[in-house]
Amino acid sequence: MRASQLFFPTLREVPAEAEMISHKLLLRAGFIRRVGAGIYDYLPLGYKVLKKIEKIAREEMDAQGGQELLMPAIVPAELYQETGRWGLDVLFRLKDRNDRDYSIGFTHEEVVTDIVRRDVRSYRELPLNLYQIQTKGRDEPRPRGGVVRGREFIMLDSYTFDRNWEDLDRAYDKMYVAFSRTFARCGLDTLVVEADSGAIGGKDSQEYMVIADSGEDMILVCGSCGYAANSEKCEIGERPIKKSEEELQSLELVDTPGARTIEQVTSFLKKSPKKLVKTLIYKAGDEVVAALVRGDREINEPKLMRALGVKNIEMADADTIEKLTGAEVGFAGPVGLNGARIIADREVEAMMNFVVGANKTDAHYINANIGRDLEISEYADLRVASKGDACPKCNRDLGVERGMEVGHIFKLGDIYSEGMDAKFLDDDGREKPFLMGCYGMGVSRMLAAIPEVNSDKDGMIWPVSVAPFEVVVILLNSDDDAQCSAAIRLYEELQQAGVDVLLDERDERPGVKFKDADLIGCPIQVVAGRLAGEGKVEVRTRTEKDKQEVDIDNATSRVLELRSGLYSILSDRAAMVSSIGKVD
RNA sequence: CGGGGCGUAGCGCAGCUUGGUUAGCGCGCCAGUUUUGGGAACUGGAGGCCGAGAGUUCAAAUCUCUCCGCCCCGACCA
Repeated sequence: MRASQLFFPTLREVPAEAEMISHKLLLRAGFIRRVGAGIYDYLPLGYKVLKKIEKIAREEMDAQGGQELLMPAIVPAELYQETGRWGLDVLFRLKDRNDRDYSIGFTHEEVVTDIVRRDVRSYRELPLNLYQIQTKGRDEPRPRGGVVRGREFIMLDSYTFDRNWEDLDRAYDKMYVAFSRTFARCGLDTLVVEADSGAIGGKDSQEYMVIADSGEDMILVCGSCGYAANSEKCEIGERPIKKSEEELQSLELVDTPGARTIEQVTSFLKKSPKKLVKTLIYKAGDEVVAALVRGDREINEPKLMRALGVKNIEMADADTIEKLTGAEVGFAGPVGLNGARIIADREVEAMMNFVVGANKTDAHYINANIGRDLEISEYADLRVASKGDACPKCNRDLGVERGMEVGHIFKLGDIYSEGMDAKFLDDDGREKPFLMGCYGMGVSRMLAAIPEVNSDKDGMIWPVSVAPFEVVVILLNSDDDAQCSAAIRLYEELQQAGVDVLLDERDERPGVKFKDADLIGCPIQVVAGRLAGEGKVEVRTRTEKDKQEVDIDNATSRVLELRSGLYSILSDRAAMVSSIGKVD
């Protein structure tokens, strides 16, 4: 490709819309443009990267027995209604001229399950692994980071169907390998973390995280045993309760006018939030629950649900709270609380002389103590794990990282197949629901994740496997015959050798070409400049700016050598991650 | 949905508090000349419904109201 023919509108200034590094660079380098909130054009360079990512993903999926298909982007309402997901508010809904309901597909469990239930009857047709790469639509409450969280995005979603759990485990492990290798080949270091399976439901679930400060997810990582989990999921190891040595002080009712939040109470009473106990009132079906966590902690609702043994909970409404506590919202506490099941985070057990709501508007108790002023019959792990908490595996301290989720794999089991009556006949003559797995990879998000962790002040630095071009040949002065013929010769030789190469022969000053080349981030740069008169060009990599002067005759082979070196680093990494196997 | 901010040329911004002639600056764009190893210099140009609507006023980019859009924080997030 010749740069004079290529549409890549680069910007010198940073558009005001961007906050994240990758977002700024993708805009500046002319890879993407915003069309609406969370909706983007992929311009030629960005689209090229996307296609390269997709190609790698397809190779790895196919290698593990996946079969690509393409399901509709528009999904009739009935399918989502079958599993009760039609009500989700992330759905983009639309109607046809006859007033029938549809939505833009946001994930395709129902659609693929429908395919399989219609045409797969026997265990002999299993296992089955179907995947697609498709544009999804989700009406995200808050799109951000450009293509990191868009309302329209490209995803690879794969679904496996098996006859039993052992086979599902095998299918899952294959997808684990396919995903790990895909990320490695795209030059992304990922950390696999235990995850909550969320609204989709299911059993095991892991996420592939790219560690980045700008990541949206909090991850807890154990430095000693390697356990890693999303904060939504992370369990907290049990440590012996250490009551402090302080003396019991007497319970006291104090006025705290208007102080409803932890912040207000702490600043009013001049006490650390660690001396407070938050009382959160939930409704679990007909039962009202008071969940207690230390003032500076956050409740983890999935954990609360598990501890209570229920499928669903919701924060109680103001009416319920007032009826229960006899006070306005913001003053609930466990002292003298009747009519609610009280459950506390384990950490609360060690607390003494703490502050709680008094179940009286504008009042709190100080110096409350368990046993004397209130009884707690149930303790459980209820809070969101944070830095310094005990690792659930080895009990050492957990550390915290931020991560960008680029992949998520689940063992769904029979949730969808049972719900949609998708069954096959097993060899024992019995009809059984398929055991399913689902696996999602954020392809368009990777377009951002890669430069998010690979850039410098001059621009992006693409891994050779997904770079918009593997090599850019910069012709500095197109009026100079020697430079011109050197550049064109190398461009043609590299093309002949199968290299994806860009020739920058634009009528621009050298500075512009250097800046654009760095911004776009092709891993190998060849410069045809002054030295062309002496039969030499410069060859250098995007990362190490030190140039090598090479005879024109040898330049192509030098570039090929560099290129294959870059590829072998990536394939070594891929080999490594696939041999490590599954983290459990 | 709650809190905050922003909408003025393709991009980045000033002007708005205190209304007043022709709405400005930098970058980019077009033409010409000179330049040519890290976003050139000079000269000359093109380009605006000041987000939309309503109101106040002799007069609105500027004041008031309504709406729309976008960004950030939070809530939410397969």
